[in-house]
Amino acid sequence: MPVTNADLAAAFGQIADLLELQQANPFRIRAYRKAARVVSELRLDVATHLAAGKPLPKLPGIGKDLGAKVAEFAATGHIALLDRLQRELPAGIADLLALPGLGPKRVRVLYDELHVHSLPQLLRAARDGRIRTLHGFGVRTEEKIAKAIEQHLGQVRRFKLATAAQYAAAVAAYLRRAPGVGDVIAAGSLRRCRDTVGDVDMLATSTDGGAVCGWLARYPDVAEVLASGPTRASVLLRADLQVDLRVVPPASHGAALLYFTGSKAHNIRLRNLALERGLKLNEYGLWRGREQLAGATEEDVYAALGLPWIPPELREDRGEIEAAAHGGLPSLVTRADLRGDLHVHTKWSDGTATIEAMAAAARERGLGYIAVSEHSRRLAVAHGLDPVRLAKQRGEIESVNARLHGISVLAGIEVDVLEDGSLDLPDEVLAPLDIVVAAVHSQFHLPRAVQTRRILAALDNPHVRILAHPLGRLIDQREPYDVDLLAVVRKCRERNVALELNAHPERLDLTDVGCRMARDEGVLVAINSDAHGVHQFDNLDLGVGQARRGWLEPAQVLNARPLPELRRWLDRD
DNA sequence: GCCGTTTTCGGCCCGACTGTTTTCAGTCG
Repeated sequence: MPVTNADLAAAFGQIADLLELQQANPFRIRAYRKAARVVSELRLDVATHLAAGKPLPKLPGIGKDLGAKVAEFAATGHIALLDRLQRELPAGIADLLALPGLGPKRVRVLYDELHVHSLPQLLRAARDGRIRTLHGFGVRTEEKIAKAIEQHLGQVRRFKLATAAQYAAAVAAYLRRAPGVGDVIAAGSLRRCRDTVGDVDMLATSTDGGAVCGWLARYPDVAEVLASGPTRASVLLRADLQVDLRVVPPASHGAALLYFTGSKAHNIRLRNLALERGLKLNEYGLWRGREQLAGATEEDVYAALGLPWIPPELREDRGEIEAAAHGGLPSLVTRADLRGDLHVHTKWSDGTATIEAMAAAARERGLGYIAVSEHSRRLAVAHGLDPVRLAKQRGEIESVNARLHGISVLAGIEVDVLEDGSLDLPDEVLAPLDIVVAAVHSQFHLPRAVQTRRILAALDNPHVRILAHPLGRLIDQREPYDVDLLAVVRKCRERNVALELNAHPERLDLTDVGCRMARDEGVLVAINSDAHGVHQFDNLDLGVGQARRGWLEPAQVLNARPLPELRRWLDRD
């Protein structure tokens, strides 16, 4: 049974949950949570690394004790502490923590007093009216618990970034009409461009916060008002998306934006920096005693802490604070840097527009080239192209290039990687194309070693220049397939192949961590829309956000290169 | 359990809202 970083992170998370239920030292609990985060974002595969006899590198938040637990888990698949905690508390009790309003203290009371340790038991206790009898609980709490279990069984839902962004834009437009409101901006994970968003965090400036909070409560799409006070309010939209609003005076706008954008880990680091200087940072500003040193803008607050402004996409405590302190922040890629798009579909396979229409739409959006890369014959459901249709399409591409100015259409293909790692079209068909994009569209459940070998074999084909959506995930629908991404990235470097960041809202694949890995390993990333229609070039914005989360600069993005430079890269060997 | 240009002990981010308590604990972000 292979042990992955995700398994290790989950184990640390479970330890944190169970320690919390035992009311252990909160800082010890935090240490496990931080370790879980660090491990889950780690690029090297810990178990493989240790199995090869190499020492664990120095990792933030992982000292002697946790380092030993990492080794223990990698070697045995178990952590003695976790085993012991699981013996001491019933399985499943940690699930109760996921319910809104239930934390470790209350879960502990429910267990000690009512012997409740599962969601079904808790629901029965609520319906029987037993919860209201407990000290610290009441009828309201009992009702909320029953409702939460019935609605979702405690499951936390996350929304795709593009979906949440639409709701957020509508809420923001509504809030801008509130009486006495100044700025309105979406903060939180939406502003950090995370691929999924748990809830929408909205920040507004006003001198009358209560009025703005009340205005939100009357938003027509609100299903339930969860909380509302003079400075903050939370509502649940009918789509089941929670919106948290915070209102501050203009002099605190920057500090509040910083606080409400997060991430939590980034904020904690900043507050520690403030403490080291004898200052206090909160959502109202940076303070020395009662004197506000900064707060109106984010730049002011960072500057007062001795740092340049840090782009929101980087604020994950993944080294950005250290980089900022040493003048080493990346100059992140922007949408304006993109010169072309190397993965576009047309009516020839499953797209909705002609080659000419797609080219014209790309030109309108400031692009100088697109690569038409249809599916290959194997993907019959998408009208994949066989060699004959591919040759015919080539003729149409040439005529479009002759007619249209200011945009160049490259002849490409999104060729399927077959089960054995060979490609769906023969080399002599691929050779004359401008660009070959290889993609896995089948056999998602192969064992890790087999899947990895398959993809590495495809990358050995001399015509392949881009590996499309390298993880094969569909957000909310399909998990990424199990593959040794680091091995894939290193093969790409060896073969001078670029990795795609597919910017389709359901994919966003590579992930941010994958982009960072590509950057660290010196592999180019192509930010491609995978557009199937003329409006889908807008996907590129999503891709750029994710690329920025992965610290990518223009030099690391293949399609940030002007066409002549791109052609030189394509004409290697 | 981690960590150190106020180091190896004594710290560890900070404030708002809810429900229940009659002055505040628990939870959340």
